[in-house]
Amino acid sequence: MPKAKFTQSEKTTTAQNGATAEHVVEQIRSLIANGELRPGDRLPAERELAKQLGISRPSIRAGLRMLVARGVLRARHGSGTYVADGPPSLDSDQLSLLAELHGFTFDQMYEARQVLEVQAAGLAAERATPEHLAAISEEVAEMYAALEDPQQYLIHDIKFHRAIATASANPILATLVEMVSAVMYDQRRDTIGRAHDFKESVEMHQRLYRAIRSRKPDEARAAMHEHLALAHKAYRTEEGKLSKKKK
Amino acid sequence: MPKAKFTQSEKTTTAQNGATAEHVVEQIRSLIANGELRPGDRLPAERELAKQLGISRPSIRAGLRMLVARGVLRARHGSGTYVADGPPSLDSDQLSLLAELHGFTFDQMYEARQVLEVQAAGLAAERATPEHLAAISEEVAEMYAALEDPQQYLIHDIKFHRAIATASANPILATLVEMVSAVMYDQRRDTIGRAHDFKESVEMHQRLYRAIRSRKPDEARAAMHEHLALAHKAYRTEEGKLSKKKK
DNA sequence: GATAAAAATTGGCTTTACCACCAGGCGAGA
DNA sequence: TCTCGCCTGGTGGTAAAGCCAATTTTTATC
Repeated sequence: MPKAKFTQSEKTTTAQNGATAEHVVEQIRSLIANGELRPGDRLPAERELAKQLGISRPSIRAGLRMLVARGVLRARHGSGTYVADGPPSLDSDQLSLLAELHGFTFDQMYEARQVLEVQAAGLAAERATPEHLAAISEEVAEMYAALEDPQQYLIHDIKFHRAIATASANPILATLVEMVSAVMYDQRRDTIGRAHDFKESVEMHQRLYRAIRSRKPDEARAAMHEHLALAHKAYRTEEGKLSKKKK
Repeated sequence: MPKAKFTQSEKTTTAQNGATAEHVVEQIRSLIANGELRPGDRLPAERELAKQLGISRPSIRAGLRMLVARGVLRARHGSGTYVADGPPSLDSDQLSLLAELHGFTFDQMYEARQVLEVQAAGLAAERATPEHLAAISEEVAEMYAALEDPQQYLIHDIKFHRAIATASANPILATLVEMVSAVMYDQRRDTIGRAHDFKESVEMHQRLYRAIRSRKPDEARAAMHEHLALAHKAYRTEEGKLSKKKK
């Protein structure tokens, strides 16, 4: 039963400015903040919302599209519009565009990863649940299985790091790691080489996993730091070779 | 079952599915990536774009609105649509909605700030330019001036921390700090009390600034860590009083 | 009872039209 | 001649009506 509960704010505001679409955003936002809309819930249909709020459907669509772009909603053609439920910012394009705009460099990305993930690894070692550990372990196994497939290896590499961030039990950190790693993946996917010493890399991951499982935060931090430093260095030499070959 | 596909979405651009609006996003994105559109530039008019791309105007608008929501573009009524030029994510609502969605707690926020800002302070101490130092110093002065005005004090507190993040010379870190602090500010603005010992707080900021100016990364990190820990503790006691009073 | 076809629901796109805001030019008045 | 004010063209913002495509639900058929 659709609860006609959208407060129908009587657009007394006259809204002479450009706020009709923003109004929609605010409505949905407040519904979410009040807990009336929970992740996974389905919103009323657009035509329904338009009637309830007294706003035209295009404007409703404009507001919803903003929230979709921000990763708060998820529109499924033919089914309905839902509140995002999965991991925060599933698409994680958020930073990608800004990255292209401001020209983030790989050095900066690795530096940011050092800041975020070293601490995340430490927290994970303190607080990881058995489920978290299983998820991390599984990615290590997948990496072993993908030693000969750079594309697949990269995917599970990223997922491994995200699993650790999730295990830190701090969703904010997890979201930030997710964003940065998404940018990394986007930029890296197409240019991944073949000459990597995945063997050594996967063993470092293994060591990192063991440190977390053994609940040794210091070791986990050290292992993550070392791993990222090595990955960064590997990337730089690869990049050097590429640019040299270019000439 | 399809394995999780990261950001993928559509590089292939085939997709007769819901891709008309996405197509616009991709077009603009590539223009930005190719450097044909630089921050501050003005985009062609919507009607013009519609003709050029052979897409109806509402769809063009839908795509542009997505980019506006992501902070990449800025639309000015009556004038045109421009590429965002200012600091990354000027609005910084990005996380705010996710915060309300997933119920980020203050403890988590302070923890994330610890991770980000302690390291940012260290980097700032290594790389801050005279301009950066001036910006930081100015915010300290403003805080002294606003000792009696909690609202103003909070604003300059945030700006102080952002200035340090900017001085880290890593735009990614600066952006992340910006996001987290925006969430913090949104949640805090309305509930800021009066009983804070701003005097002690501002002196800690002063000390932190001096450490950065003197190029002492270790001291800067320590000062930032201590400052955030104290702020966190102060918040917790205040919160405790409030919830007790509530009963 | 199971399976396939059809109808209803819903988001996506187009067309057309009008409104509100901004900028620069043009003319009336000083 | 200079300045002020209005006005016109261009731009983003909103609205209405209609059709298409994907999904879900219902219904009919075997």
